[in-house]
Amino acid sequence: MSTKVKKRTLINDIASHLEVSIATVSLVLNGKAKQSRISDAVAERVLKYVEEVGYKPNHLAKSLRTGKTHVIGLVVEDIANPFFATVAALIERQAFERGYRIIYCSTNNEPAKARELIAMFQERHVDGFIVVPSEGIDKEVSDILREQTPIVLFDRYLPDLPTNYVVVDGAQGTAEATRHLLAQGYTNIAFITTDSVQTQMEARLQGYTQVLEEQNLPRKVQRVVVTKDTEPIIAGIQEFLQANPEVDAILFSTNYLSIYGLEAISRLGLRIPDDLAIISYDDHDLFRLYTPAITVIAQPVESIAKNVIDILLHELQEPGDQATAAPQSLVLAPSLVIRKSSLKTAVVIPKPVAAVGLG
Amino acid sequence: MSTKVKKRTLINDIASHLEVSIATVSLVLNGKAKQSRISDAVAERVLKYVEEVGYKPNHLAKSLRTGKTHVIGLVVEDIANPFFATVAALIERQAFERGYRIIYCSTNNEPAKARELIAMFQERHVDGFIVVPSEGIDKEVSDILREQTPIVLFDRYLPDLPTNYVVVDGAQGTAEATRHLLAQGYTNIAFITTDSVQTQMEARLQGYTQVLEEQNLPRKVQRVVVTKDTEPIIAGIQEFLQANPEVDAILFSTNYLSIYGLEAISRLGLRIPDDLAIISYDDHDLFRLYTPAITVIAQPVESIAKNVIDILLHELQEPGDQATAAPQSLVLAPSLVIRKSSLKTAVVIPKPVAAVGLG
DNA sequence: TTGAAAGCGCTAACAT
DNA sequence: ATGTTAGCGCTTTCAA
Repeated sequence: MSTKVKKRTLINDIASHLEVSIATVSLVLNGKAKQSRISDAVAERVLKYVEEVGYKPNHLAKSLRTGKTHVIGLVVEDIANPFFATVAALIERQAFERGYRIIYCSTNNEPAKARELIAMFQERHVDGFIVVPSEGIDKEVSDILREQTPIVLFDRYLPDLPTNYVVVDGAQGTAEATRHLLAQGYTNIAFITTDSVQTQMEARLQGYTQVLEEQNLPRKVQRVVVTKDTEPIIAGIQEFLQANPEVDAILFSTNYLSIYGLEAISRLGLRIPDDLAIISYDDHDLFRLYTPAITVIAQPVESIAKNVIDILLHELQEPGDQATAAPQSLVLAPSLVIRKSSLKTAVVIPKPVAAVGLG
Repeated sequence: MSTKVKKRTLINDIASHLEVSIATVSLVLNGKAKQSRISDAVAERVLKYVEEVGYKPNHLAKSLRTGKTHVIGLVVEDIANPFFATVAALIERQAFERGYRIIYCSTNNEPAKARELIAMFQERHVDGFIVVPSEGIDKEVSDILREQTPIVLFDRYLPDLPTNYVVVDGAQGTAEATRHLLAQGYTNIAFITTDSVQTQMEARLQGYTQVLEEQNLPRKVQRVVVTKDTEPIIAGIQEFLQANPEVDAILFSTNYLSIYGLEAISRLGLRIPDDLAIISYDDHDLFRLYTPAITVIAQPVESIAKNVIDILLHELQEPGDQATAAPQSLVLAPSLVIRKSSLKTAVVIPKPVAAVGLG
C-alpha cells in the first residue's frame, strides 16, 4: 500500500547477499578482519560489495551499541565573533580529518545558555567537549570532569577546576602594547574593558596595570557593561572620553569593545592617532582596513586550534584513566601588530607608481 | 574492580522504583498518558520522580527507535561570513525554541565539501536540511528530495530542481543601487562580481545591466576569480581600476569582494566618494564604520531566517506526503541603505555639542 | 488502565 | 575462520 521510497541497505542485506554472517561483515568493516582471522578473500569480497552498493552503517545504532558518537561538542561565546569563528573553523577542519565531527553553539556568555548547551551535548552523547567557559558554569564543567568525559577549555579557564586548557598570555600582550604606547610618547593611557572578571580579562588588565605602575604613571580603567543593546555601550564610551579629555591613548580589552570604541570616537569627531591612539586586543578585518589601520594584539589562532584539538584527541584515544593524569595547561604568546593607530608620527607610505587619475 | 563513575538513570530504573512498567513511564514522558488512559495519579508520580532524579532519555536509543533525531543540518557557504553567521544564528534560535537542534558546516563553496557534508548529515540522520547550495550539487539535493527528507534552500536556488527556497531579489537591489548612483551624477558605473554563475549572482548582475541598458549607458563588468589567497583578488581589482580610470563608481556584488575592493582602493590612494563612489551588497560592521561609511544593499536577514525555518518546520510536522505538495518559493526584497560612500556632495553632519579637546 | 515483548541496526563475546 | 546471539535504551503494539 504505502510507497516506500527509502530502502537503505543494512548490514543484514550485505551479509545475506554475500552469504556470510553479519558478524563477518561488521568485523571487516571495522578493520578487525585480520585479528579475527577472516580470510583475505572474504574480506575483499565484503569491501567490494559494500563499496558497490554504497552501504553506510547507521551511526545511531553504532553509537548506541558502542557508546561512542565521534562527535565533539564545541561551546564558544559567540560564533559570530571573528576570533571564535576562526578558531572554530580551524578546529573543525582538524577534527574532521581525524574522523571526528564538531557541533557548535554560542553561549553569548549567558550561563543559563551555556548550561543548556552542555546538557544538550550530553544528551547527544558527545565524546568530548571544547568549551569557552562563561562565568558560573563551574558545576557543569566539574560534572563533565567527574563523568570522565574529556574536555579542553580555551580562551579562559576556571581557576578552581583541574581541567585541560589552552589560553593566551593576555598580560604579556597588553604589557607589550602599553610599553609600545609609552615608547611612542603617550602618557595618559586608558584601558577600556568589560565587566567580566574572568581569567582572560583580568590578565589583560593586569598587563596594562603593571607596566604603568612600574613607570609610576596614572592608570585609568573603564569597565563597560556589555548589553545586547549596543547603543548604551557606545554612549558609555563617549561619556568616558568626554569626561577624561587628558587621555591620549586607549587600549581596548577585546575586539567588539574596540568596534564600539571606534564608533564613539567617530561620533565625537576625534582623530586617530592625533587626538587619541588606539590599540585593540584581537585582530579583525575592520582593524586592518580602517583608516588609519588599527594596531592590535593578535592571538595565535592556528596554534590555539591545533593545541586544543591535539589535547582532546589524545584523551579521546588514550585508553588510560584521565582522572589520574595531570591536566594539560598551555599558555601561548600573543603578538603585537603595529599599525598606524598607535604611531605618534604618521608614517608616510609612498604611493604606488603612477597613481591613477580617476573621476 | 573498575571504578564505574557514570551511572545514568535509565527508564528501567524509573519504572522499577515506581513499580510500574517501563511502557507506562515512556507513555507519560511522551505526553501520551491521556490517550493511553493512564491514571492522573500514576502520571503525576512518574513526572515527579523523573524530575527528582533528573532523568534524561537517551536520545540515541530514542532516535534509533523512532527514526527521528530532531536535528536539522545547516549547510552554508561560509559561517565566518557575517551574512551567513547572522542568518544561521537566527535560524538556530528559532529552531531551538521549537525543539530542534541545528548542526552547521561550511562548504567554502567547494562542491566536494558540500557533498561530503550532506553525506555526513545523512549518516547522522538529520530530520531536515537547510542548504545554501554550491554549484554542482544538484545530484545530492535531488537525492534528498527523492528520499523525501524536507529541505529548504536559501540565498540561491537550483533552477532545475523543484525545491523550497527563500531568496532575495538581488536584481531589484542592484537596480535600485544603480539608479541611486545615476541620480547622484555618476555615469561610469562598474560592477565587480565573482566568477560564480549561480542564481543570486546572476540576478545581481542583471539588475545593474538592465538599468544601464535602459539609459544607454556603458556597462563595465569585472569578474574576479575568488581564490583562497586574497592577494591576487586585491591585485586584480587594483589592475582593473588602473586600466579603467574613467570609472567613477563601483557596485560590488558581495560583501567580501567589497572588502578586497576597499583594500585595493586604499592602496591606490583613491578617495571615496570623490574619486570613486562605492556601494556594496550585504551590510557589515566594517561598512557602517568605515570612513566614509559605505552604502549597502542590505538583505532582510531576520525575514530570511524566519521564513526558512517556518517552511522547514511545517514540512517536518506535516504528516502529508511532501513530494506531492508544490514546493514553496519566496523572494524577499532587499533595501538600500544610503551612506556617504555614494553621495556626490559630501553631507556635513553636525558635530556633537562641545567636541572634547583631547590629546 | 497497565504490562510484556518485539524490535530499531549494530557490535562483540562466545560458540562452533 | 565464521556464525549465533545477547544486548545498547527506547517506543509502541497488543494482550491482559
